Amino acid sequence: MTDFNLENIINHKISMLSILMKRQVLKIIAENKLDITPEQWVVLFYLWQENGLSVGEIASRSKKDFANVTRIVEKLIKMGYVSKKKSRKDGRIFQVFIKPKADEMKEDIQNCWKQASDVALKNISEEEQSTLVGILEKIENNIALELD
Amino acid sequence: MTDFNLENIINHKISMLSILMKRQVLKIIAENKLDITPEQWVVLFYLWQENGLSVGEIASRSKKDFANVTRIVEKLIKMGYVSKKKSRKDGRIFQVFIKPKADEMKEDIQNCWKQASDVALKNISEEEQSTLVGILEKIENNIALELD
DNA sequence: TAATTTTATTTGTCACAACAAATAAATGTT
DNA sequence: AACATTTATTTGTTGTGACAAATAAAATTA
Repeated sequence: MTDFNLENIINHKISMLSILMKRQVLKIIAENKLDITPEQWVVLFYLWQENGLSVGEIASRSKKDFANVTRIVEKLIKMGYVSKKKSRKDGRIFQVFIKPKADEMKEDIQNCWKQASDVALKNISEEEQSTLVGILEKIENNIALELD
Repeated sequence: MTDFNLENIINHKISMLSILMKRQVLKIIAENKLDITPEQWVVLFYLWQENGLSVGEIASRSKKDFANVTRIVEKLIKMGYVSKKKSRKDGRIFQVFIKPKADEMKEDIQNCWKQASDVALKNISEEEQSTLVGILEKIENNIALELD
């Protein structure tokens, strides 16, 4: 245990990189004068994939905390990007629906992500990228198994 | 722009993985009944590397926000893990010093990180690991350049 | 030296993550 | 049907991230 060095721990490396990346996307979103956060946009993304998802489904697909999704959706409602309706079939379920205001900015924000991605992947070959994605997915699976 | 898929965006992949990993370390720390958060421990780590670092130095080495380091250090002080002294040479600078209570748990928490790391890297060869680290560092540099 | 600018740190505010506890509406059991 | 259990969602609390504004002590400049 004498050789422990946090900076070599993959866990810490990825967490620092994630923070840097978030800072970068936030900066790009601000430069483009868009009124939304990356997390709010992630929720919108899953709704564009399938409109009317329940809060719980959004949580499990995005791997976010259930309670936090509730609050992100709340904000999206306040901003007029989505609406929420109680399901008729099951009164416990609330479904979330995209509103036109969200559609209007869809492409703008996709461009922010692409911009961010282009900067991050500068000088990294297609091959390296797919190697990277492959290893990241392996790690993701390893951890997902542990977390039930 | 019709082929946009957030799940392929490296940015988002890393951010989700980072969240999973944080959840996992938290779980391991809880299982070991340790009273500390990963971020607090990151601050301690930099102090073990060099005791008496200023708040600002901790912030830049850990790539954390200056203001947030102030608050993390505050908590570490309340918990008795570190102390803070105004520098004699420069009255603007506050130096942070490790206290014995922190040393006592050093090895325990290092083990938590190692445990987490072992799970994450299961079935990932040494070679893949160094490839991964190399690519992550490239990305880190790309972004660091953009963020000044 | 006084006034201005820079640098280090703190405080305030908002968004989000984690987790526990509270609701509320099914479902299952007796 | 009445009661307990499960499931979906919300509310509460704490910790952290980002950023802007405030403070305080150099360092610089007039």
